[in-house]
Amino acid sequence: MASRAKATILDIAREAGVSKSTVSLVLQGSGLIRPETATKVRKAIEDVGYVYNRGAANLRKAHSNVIGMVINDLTNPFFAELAVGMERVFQAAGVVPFIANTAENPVRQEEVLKSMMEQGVAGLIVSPARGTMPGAFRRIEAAGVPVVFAMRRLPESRIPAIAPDNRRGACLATEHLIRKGHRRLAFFGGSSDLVVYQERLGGFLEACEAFAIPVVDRTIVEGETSRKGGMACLETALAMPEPPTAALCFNDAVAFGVILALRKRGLEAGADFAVVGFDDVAEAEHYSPGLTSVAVDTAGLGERAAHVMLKMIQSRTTRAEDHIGAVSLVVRESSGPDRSSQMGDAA
Amino acid sequence: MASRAKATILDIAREAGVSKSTVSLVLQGSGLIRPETATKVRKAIEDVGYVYNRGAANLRKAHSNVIGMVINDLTNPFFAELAVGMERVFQAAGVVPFIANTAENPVRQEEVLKSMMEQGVAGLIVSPARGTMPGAFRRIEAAGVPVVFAMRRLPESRIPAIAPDNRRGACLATEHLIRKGHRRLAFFGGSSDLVVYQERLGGFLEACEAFAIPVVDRTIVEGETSRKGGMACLETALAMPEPPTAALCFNDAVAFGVILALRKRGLEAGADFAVVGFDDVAEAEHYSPGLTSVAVDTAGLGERAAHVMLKMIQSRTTRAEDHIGAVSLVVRESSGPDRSSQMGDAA
DNA sequence: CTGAAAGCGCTTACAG
DNA sequence: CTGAAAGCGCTTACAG
Repeated sequence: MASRAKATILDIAREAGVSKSTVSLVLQGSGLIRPETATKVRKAIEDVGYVYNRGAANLRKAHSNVIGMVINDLTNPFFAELAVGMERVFQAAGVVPFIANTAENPVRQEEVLKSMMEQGVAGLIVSPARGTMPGAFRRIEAAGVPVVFAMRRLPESRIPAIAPDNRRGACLATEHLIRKGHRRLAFFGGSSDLVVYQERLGGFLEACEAFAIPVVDRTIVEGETSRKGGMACLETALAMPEPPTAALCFNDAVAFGVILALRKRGLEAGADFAVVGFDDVAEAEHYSPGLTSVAVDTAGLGERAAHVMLKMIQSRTTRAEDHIGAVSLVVRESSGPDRSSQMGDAA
Repeated sequence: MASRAKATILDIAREAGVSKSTVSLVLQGSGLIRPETATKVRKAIEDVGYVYNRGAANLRKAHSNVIGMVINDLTNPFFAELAVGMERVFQAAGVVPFIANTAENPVRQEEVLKSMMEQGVAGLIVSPARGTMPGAFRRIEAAGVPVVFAMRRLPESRIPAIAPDNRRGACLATEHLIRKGHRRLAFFGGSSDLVVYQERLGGFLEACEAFAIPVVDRTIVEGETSRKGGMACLETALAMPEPPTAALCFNDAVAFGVILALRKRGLEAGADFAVVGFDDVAEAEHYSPGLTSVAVDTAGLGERAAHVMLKMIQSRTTRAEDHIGAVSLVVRESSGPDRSSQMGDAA
């Protein structure tokens, strides 16, 4: 059936008794070819086991149909969801997204980016690794390849970013905690070198300000954005003389860690200490107790990012507007009322 | 700095005052070039903002450095771990893995595979989607591109597969349950169109046989391989006249579902019903209660698959041996002793 | 050590 | 509607 050596359009042409131009036209679905000829050519394509060589075509056409997705942590289900959203719209547009993982490593990211560029991607959607240098994308921009940031952005970059309304989400969550009676509040996890951190912490502080929570009653503990980081944050906070009674966590992973650390101490999230997460990953709903979290419509953001990218490619620009996605608070069992404050009121 | 139009080796040659052959040699790190010349060329490469065009190079060289990873469900953290393992060895070998997700859809898989082939991948590592037709990889094999299956395999395929020892894992887990005193056992989740299912179920039955568990006391409930599927399985089993007291689940996702469904009924995994999962994803350790599960060394399997692929490419073959990875049972709290049987003994 | 020339597989005007 | 010819950016013998 298929020959050992790779078949080319010339083999097809020979097989079908036409010129290679005709084969190329058929391949591109041109209407210029007589139907009978096209059928004959298509049969020949089958017979020789032809595989289209997109590299050769791109070389000639000078544009490609692959878009790179560069993600900082593929093991975080959050990013997998984002990827799924993007793939949905790319598929419809006939473009193929290739995903690569940087594992939160700027050096690896550099390599991955280089590879994608060499491969001739039409555009790049990236969630930059922590510690990415401000100039990391200059060459790519200079080459005229559109880039959009998803979920994360770089401090002073003009690259368009698609992200949830972090500040508002954090603000909503903090208000919720305050209305539940909590007066000593913590913000757990993350570090200030991430723009997202600054936004989320900003929302937390804004709500504290609005409800006149004194500065001494605001505890901020930086830490890894993982379960482990969350566990450490709780330990640190509980060792304080006047520990907080509730915490907004940088993300759900941190929140899960806090819940675990509470359990290890024989405490229960919701009853003994209120916990709120961020991102509302699928697991939040099924956790025990159910995790109150800020929903960010992850797949929707992925779709949006893909659309922006498609438009940039089409209009041959590297500029686009930022997009801030709506957020909402999903209240579950992990964020119960303050008990200690009732005692405090009584005293 | 960088020019608008894409720079080519000709631009570099002009800038550096050498021929384009010399530039090409420098690009390939050839030792034939005088150091001073190489330095001069490298400077020119910087100055013109050159991006290597791998497509053009591959066209000439007729081989590429990209390997495709085609995964059936990127949102399952299990596959992300597998991908991470593969990336580790590919990175060291200087090859770039591009990941694509088929979302368990054979049609989508067809498209993704076609795209990868057109892109000129050197090889393909795939975890085939459910319902993949036996002939789905014939064309790819015929084209001489090496394929290895990871985690899953196809019924009658000669494509090498890298997978854990499913049968042994299931057997170990079932023995564990029996030694804990359970005599009415269930196998939850999965469906018989997956080879993996047959292997895991086979191990379950083998252990039942070895310990002379009567056939009437073996409950097999097929179902989706997700939390939801697990919840449904438990409901089905508990509605039986003589319900099982323990279950081996097709994978951890199903097991998490079973634990949730138990909790909804006011029962606790471990104390009221024993649950064992399969895969030992990271979450298993942190779940409440901790999930007993069969550890399969996911990242290790990923590395192994990558190594096999590299060797196949190097030796220009599409054949290789299967690799069956060792497994072990990690016992946690979810698999407690049978209580009902003590009552039964007393009666 | 370096240069001139051919060719990888495709597309694209240009004739006919 | 179809064919002959040039060229995309690179690598690879082959001379020198």
